[in-house]
Amino acid sequence: MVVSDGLAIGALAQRTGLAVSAIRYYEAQGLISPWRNAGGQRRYQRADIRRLSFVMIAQQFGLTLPEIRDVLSGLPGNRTPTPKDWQKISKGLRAHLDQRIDTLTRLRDNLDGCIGCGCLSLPKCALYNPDDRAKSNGSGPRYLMGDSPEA
Amino acid sequence: MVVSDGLAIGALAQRTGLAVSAIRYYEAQGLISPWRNAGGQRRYQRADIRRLSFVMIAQQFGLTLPEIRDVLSGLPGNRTPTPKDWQKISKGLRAHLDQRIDTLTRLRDNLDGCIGCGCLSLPKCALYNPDDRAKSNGSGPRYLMGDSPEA
DNA sequence: GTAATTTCTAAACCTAACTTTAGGTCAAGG
DNA sequence: CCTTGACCTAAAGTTAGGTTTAGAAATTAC
Repeated sequence: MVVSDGLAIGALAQRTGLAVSAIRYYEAQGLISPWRNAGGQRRYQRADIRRLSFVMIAQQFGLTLPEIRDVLSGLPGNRTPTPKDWQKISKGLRAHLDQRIDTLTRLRDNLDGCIGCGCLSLPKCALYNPDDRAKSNGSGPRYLMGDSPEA
Repeated sequence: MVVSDGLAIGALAQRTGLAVSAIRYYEAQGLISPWRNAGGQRRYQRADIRRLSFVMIAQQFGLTLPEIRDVLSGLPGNRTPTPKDWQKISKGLRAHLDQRIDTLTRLRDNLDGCIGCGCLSLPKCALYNPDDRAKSNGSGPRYLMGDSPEA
């Protein structure tokens, strides 16, 4: 009976290093779904430790919580995820990460030249329209390196 | 006389693609210092186009506005920055960027193995304690991959 | 059985980086 | 001159990702 009543939120917090408040917040964002015991307290599976670890890793990769929720939806709902399940959804992360690294590397390789070179031709500039900028929710496009759009 | 009265904020906004409100915000944060004309309106130098471009680039690299302000303080105050001046302060950016790329690359190279491998030994895990996490302002350390701190 | 923890909810608060709003002033064109 | 559009300030609002607070109920420890 004591064997598996599930973890209390405090125990899960200790195991993951997350704050209790953060775990409750993640639940509100649909990232994790504990059940409740007779007294109404949250109880978690041991697999949820790994689930939260995944959340933390994905955050480091720059994914937002809604994006992470979508990725996690690729896990089976009816059983405890296997290592294979985890590897499968990790592929998506890997692609995301590859893209970020590519973008940063491209920026780096052109940094010295582009900042000081006097190049004012936007379409030629390696810093023009990087991926990250495209999805920024600001208003309108952003141009870099100081020339007008049509130059 | 018409030659150089300086740019109005709207013109600078058009040249950089930034919102007028963002440019005023950057001024409040000490990133740019226009002068005022007789009527109290902001006027900018042409070199400020490049200055704001630099701000946008540095932001993409993950620097905060206070950090960017500090980097920009390396520019000469008494004259228009030369390409050499820009290249000099770009070196700092380059170091920052190198570090980010290294971290991401390290994470990527261990992702597949670490997510699914069943490794629960924290000190061995490549995802343990990445640089970014260390400076996060949350409360206390964060552990990854689901084991207790002392394991 | 009682005291100390832990957990519960809801709502308010926090930082970064901006935008929006409100009410008023400046500048340019006809 | 007068209108229109650009500009001004100050303050409040916004989003993401949480934390803090307050008061109450459950659980655990002795």
